[in-house]
Amino acid sequence: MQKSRRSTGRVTLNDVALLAGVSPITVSRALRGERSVAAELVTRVTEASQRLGYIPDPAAKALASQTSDHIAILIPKLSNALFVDLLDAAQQTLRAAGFQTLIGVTHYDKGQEEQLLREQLSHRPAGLLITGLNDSIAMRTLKANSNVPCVHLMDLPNANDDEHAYCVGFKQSDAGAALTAHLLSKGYRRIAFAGAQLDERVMQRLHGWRHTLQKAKLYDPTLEWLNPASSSLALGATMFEQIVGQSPAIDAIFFCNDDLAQGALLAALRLGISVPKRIAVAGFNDLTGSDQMVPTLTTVRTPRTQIGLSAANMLLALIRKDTNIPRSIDLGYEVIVRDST
Amino acid sequence: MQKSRRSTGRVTLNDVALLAGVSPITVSRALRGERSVAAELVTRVTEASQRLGYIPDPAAKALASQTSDHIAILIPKLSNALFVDLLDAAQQTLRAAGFQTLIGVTHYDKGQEEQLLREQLSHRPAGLLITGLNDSIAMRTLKANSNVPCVHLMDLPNANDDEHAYCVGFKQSDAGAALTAHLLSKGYRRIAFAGAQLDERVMQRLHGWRHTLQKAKLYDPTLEWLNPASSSLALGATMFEQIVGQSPAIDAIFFCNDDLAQGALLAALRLGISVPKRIAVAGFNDLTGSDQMVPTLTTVRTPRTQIGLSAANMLLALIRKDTNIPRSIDLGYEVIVRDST
DNA sequence: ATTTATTTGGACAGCGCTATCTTAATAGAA
DNA sequence: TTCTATTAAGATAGCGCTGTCCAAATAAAT
Repeated sequence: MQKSRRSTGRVTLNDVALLAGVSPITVSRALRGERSVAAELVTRVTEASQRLGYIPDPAAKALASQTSDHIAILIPKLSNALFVDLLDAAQQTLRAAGFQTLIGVTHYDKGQEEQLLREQLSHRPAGLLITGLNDSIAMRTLKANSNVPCVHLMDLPNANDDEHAYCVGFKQSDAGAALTAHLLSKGYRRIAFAGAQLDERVMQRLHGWRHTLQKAKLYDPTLEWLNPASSSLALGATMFEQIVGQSPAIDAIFFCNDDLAQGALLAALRLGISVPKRIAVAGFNDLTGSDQMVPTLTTVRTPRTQIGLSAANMLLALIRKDTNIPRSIDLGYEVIVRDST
Repeated sequence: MQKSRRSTGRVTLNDVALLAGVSPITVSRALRGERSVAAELVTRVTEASQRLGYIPDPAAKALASQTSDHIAILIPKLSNALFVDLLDAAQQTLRAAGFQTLIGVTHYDKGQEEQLLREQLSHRPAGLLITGLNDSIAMRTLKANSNVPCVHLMDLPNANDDEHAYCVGFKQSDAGAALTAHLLSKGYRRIAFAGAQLDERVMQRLHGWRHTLQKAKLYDPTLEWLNPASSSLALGATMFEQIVGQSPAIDAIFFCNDDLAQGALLAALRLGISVPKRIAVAGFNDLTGSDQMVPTLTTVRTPRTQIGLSAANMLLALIRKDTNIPRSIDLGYEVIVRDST
């Protein structure tokens, strides 16, 4: 059998068309359901394609249609379980819909994020998932010019954010305020805020904490402990020791993330400082292990799996050009009161 | 200016060729360095391409060359920090070399793994990274037929594995044996093995533990505690309570993963069981937090970041068709003795 | 019965790049 | 000098699909 010069051995649309006795374009349409094709032909095509084990070539499809089946997801770090959960949920949903997920890790660096976006856009992704909402002008321009649907994760728009962005998340500042309110309700009066990483979301939580304390006339700038280093158990331990050592009057600490808080609880154990009797500790995100700590950790449960899932579905809707979908979805949060407060 | 009917507004090779005053194929060659091109032309082409902001189209390249710049990486779970570290290291290395990483999560399911591999291969990846070495016949056939370079992560080949596979990892059974030997050297005599997930690697560690105890004539089947559920802090706590409750004579427990061991240490705190006085606890992988536990956790440090990095580099070498690279790289392990034993 | 809309299949021409073949120019060998 | 090798550029023809236009057939409306 004569093969063309550069034959790749791959089963092509053409092979299916030959077997089904129709033209290649009909096969394409039948398989994609893109235009009405007679039911009988659809059957014939489907059977032929199955018999031959036909697998469409994504590269050819991408080249011809100017869009791929890739979806790029930009997240800040893989070392934070929060983002991994997001990624996992989104990835599963997208794969079920026939899309491939390309991950980009920005390392909280706006320059890298822009560079990644540029690279990803050259791949003509079918859609974008981006963690956070704090786009630079360059990012907005890139996105706008590309015309690729995009959903933002974790945050909801504030005054200075892009009003037209699609996003799925919750109000970080409200959650921060709610946890602070819980601490106040428990009678704590000198409540420190211990933050690391200091990304947009941490700053929002800080804002919620600050606002709540100000309303209660309990705000004091010396209660703010901010460290730009990455969040980790070890850093939580260090910060706890610092805070307890330098500000003995503090009776509660709101850590911006559970890993810090878990580290703090372990440090307290080592130092023989009783939690919550001597000092209360609260975290954020309800990461794995927080319910196992000694004492169990009060925290805010954030719906990250739900966010990944909803955002993926929202993106799929945008790709299908479904209108009538909300621009932003608030999935809320839940204060989980445990033994550490 | 007249544009072709389906113009996409994208800057193409052709545009660069026009500006540089050469043929498109020369631009292609100059930019890829694929064949010798006069130095002067290379300069002219490079300048033209930069002035126009030319970005090659991956889809067109993939279609024409039958290979993409995608590398597929298959890992069992994203909820295990071990695999995330692997992914992170590999992803960074590959991106620096101009490749995109496509992740596939197998959920420890051979069927899904095969399905994922099939999907990924249809994308003509430039290479494959696969966690584990325990390929089914179908997997081997798929890989062999595809002719896509492949490197396996974490394990080194055993007798019944594919001898020709490229792999980067360490001897799981040796590491299991080494940790067991440490426990023996500390004077523990009734050393339990607590395993979850029960994947290939856990079974190898189990094997190392068993072999070492048998040699010391201390093996007893009732010391084996195996649970197919996913590894987690909560499961570690449960298993610890079970083991301590049902086999009071046991004086040490080797948990197959640090998250189990961490959960066990926390359970011990809650129950008021002194570690290591009443019972010693050891883990595996040296995950984050193990050095922060109370007491700090004895474990085996595994070079997962190194594995991800080395495997990526090995794969890059295979893609470049570098010969003279070793088929398998043993990156070893290190027993980290801390206060829990 | 005639016109007009609607459906359905196919022909055609690319999408932007690279493999392959060919030709022109240069260098090396006889 | 003449005849090979070698190198460097270009011409050509796809890779496997889909967008777009056309034509034929059918249904609906006059």
